Amino acid sequence: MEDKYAGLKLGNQLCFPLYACSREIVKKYKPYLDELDLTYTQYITMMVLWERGQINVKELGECLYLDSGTLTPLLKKLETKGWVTRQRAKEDERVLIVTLTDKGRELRDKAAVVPEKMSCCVKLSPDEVKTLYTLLYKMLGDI
Amino acid sequence: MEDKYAGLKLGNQLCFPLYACSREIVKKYKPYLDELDLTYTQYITMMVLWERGQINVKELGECLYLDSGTLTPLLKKLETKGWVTRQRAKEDERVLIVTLTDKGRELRDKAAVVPEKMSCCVKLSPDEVKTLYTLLYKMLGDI
DNA sequence: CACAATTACATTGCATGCAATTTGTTTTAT
DNA sequence: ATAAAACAAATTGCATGCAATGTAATTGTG
Repeated sequence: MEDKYAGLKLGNQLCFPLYACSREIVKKYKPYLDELDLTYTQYITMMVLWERGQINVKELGECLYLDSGTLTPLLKKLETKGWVTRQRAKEDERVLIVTLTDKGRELRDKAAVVPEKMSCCVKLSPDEVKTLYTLLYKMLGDI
Repeated sequence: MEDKYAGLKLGNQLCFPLYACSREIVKKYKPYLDELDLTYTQYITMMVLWERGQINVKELGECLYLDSGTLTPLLKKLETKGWVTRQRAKEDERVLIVTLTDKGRELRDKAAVVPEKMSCCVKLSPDEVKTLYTLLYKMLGDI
């Protein structure tokens, strides 16, 4: 006979390992990011800026799936550290443009070693990583 | 020529879609959990208790990958709502035993519909879900 | 037995995340 | 042109997460 509560088991829900994995991996980043004086969220924000140099808050939020409630205070911290500047767009004063500074660009060299060091932590084969990666992005796209 | 910063791209890091997916799915749960007056973290805590009826904080933390800094205040809230009780173990006063109440057990019936409703949100095929699930647990086990 | 080391939980402090609301700006519709 | 609607950030309030520290109970050791 069926267990009407089967779906309620932790081990039967996709969301739980996703949630747990995410936090465990972010935790693995910590020692490396501490050396750069970055939190994980600040790190992925800087990754976007290292790629694009400049971006407004709305677009940044779309890249990272984060809203201004999270980003505004975070960006102010990055500004305090001197890695980005924040200024309103002249064409549209509603828009805030975040720009990477030279000092922020320098940080990229120190950060370049982080992905290598992290790759050792994940014990999946390259094929498994690729599969996982593809499924996660498929999921993200549908959500 | 190789881009020495290739590893630093958001799109090349496994952690990012994991982090984003996790948050997006938890967000999907919110309307259903709001009806039960549960947050996501409270929900997975209750799932463990619905299965086991009773558990101490240390074991609960191992199940959920959470520590007492997160669980202590959360369990106090669940106690305030009348869904669990908290009492020290007689054999070892350091251990805090969390026990599901009758009222907490009743909540399970209302919660039973949540997994069904959520399964519609994920657009992956059953095979893909299984693959994803397996890879995530493999990763969690290695970490 | 005495006492140092462990252990389990609680507390504190900081950084998210996010919903809801507010503020200021721009666009749209009349 | 102007009021309403839409838009982009900022602000507020609440609930995590987690490292670091504190506290009380238990265990291990000489």
